[in-house]
Amino acid sequence: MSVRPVSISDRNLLASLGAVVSRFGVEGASLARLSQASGLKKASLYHRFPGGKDEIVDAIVDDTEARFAKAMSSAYVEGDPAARAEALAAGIGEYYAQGADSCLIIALSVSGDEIREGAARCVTGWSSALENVALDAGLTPDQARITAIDAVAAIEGALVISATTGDTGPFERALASLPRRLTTVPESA
Amino acid sequence: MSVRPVSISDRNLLASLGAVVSRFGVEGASLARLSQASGLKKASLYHRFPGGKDEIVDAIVDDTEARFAKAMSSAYVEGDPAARAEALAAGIGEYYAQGADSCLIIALSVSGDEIREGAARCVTGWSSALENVALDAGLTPDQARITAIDAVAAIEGALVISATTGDTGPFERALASLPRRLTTVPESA
DNA sequence: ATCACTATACCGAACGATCGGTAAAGCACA
DNA sequence: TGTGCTTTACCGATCGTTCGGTATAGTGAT
Repeated sequence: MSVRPVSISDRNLLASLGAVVSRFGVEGASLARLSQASGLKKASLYHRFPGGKDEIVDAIVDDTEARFAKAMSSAYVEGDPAARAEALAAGIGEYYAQGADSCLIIALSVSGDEIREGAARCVTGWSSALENVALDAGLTPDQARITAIDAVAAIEGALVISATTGDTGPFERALASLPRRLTTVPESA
Repeated sequence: MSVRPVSISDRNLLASLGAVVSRFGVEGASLARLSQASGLKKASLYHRFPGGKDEIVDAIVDDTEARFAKAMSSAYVEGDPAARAEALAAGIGEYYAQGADSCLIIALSVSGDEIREGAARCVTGWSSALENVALDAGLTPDQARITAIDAVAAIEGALVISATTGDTGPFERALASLPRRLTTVPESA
């Protein structure tokens, strides 16, 4: 009967598993590491995810997409584009713990082709949210598309920097400049 | 007599090995994959690198640092900062094959802490080169430092995007905007 | 020029450890 | 006594690594 909603322990489970994959990559996230991080033995993980590691990774990607979509929901509401852009920046900052957390997209990008598709879905979904705000702010479709994907790139790059050197400055500045990026028309051709 | 003659085959060897690590990450770069990519059998790789996989990764990082430093050498010559910034952008574009190649720094960032230090060295070296040009262009030390690391972040993020979706647009735009970034004083506080 | 010896580069086969994955027994609670 | 979840124990495959051996190219003494 219990096709029931995702329990709180499932949510914590996915969070701890996702943290391992984000930090060490798909190939670096061994079942031993996943087991240790989650507190569940290896066979218990197979009870939760009968499809094995592939299903674990898929679940992490799906969960990440869902949580991120929720964090970006303010992109699709009615209202002032500038205020919505601020809300997006705040949501992104919270999602990545102000730059302290590793990014799953980056981890997935250092993997085989099939896994990269999940990363691509996350990127396009994210970019579409930003693009929608940029469109409402008066940018042309081309400008909005380019502005959105470049904003995503800037934040992803900042997360690479914080992951390598620990410097969260680029992340903070990328978020701070996000509202202006999304709401002002680029000057040059 | 010939203590360490770096032969041309050594250079090709490091290039092919580095490509595997950049694309699949340190943990994803198994000896089997490294062997297949280089054409050398596993035991032969141990002849070239007696220290095993760790030595291979170290050699790749060192080689990457050296080649990148060479590509960024125009940062430290005398001359017009704007022209030097253009040269830097051209060097970066060539280094990453206009965004088609994977970035070793990103691959190293999805690894254990010890390996991340190599990535951090690459980032700081790269940022220092850009910072030097920005200083010569008249930016204050703080402005130059921030501008340089943010420019590196923008390019790294663009490489994440191209690795995931295959879209090299962000990379091209990041390079195109690099000279203006490095040579114009930021407007806001 | 020949021979014994050394150094270099490569490879096949195997090592112990760990990988992802499976089966069956143990436990908690109905 | 079931039933859902966890655990111990185990499996074949692959991991990084090592060993033994082959082929070639010097090198020094004769």
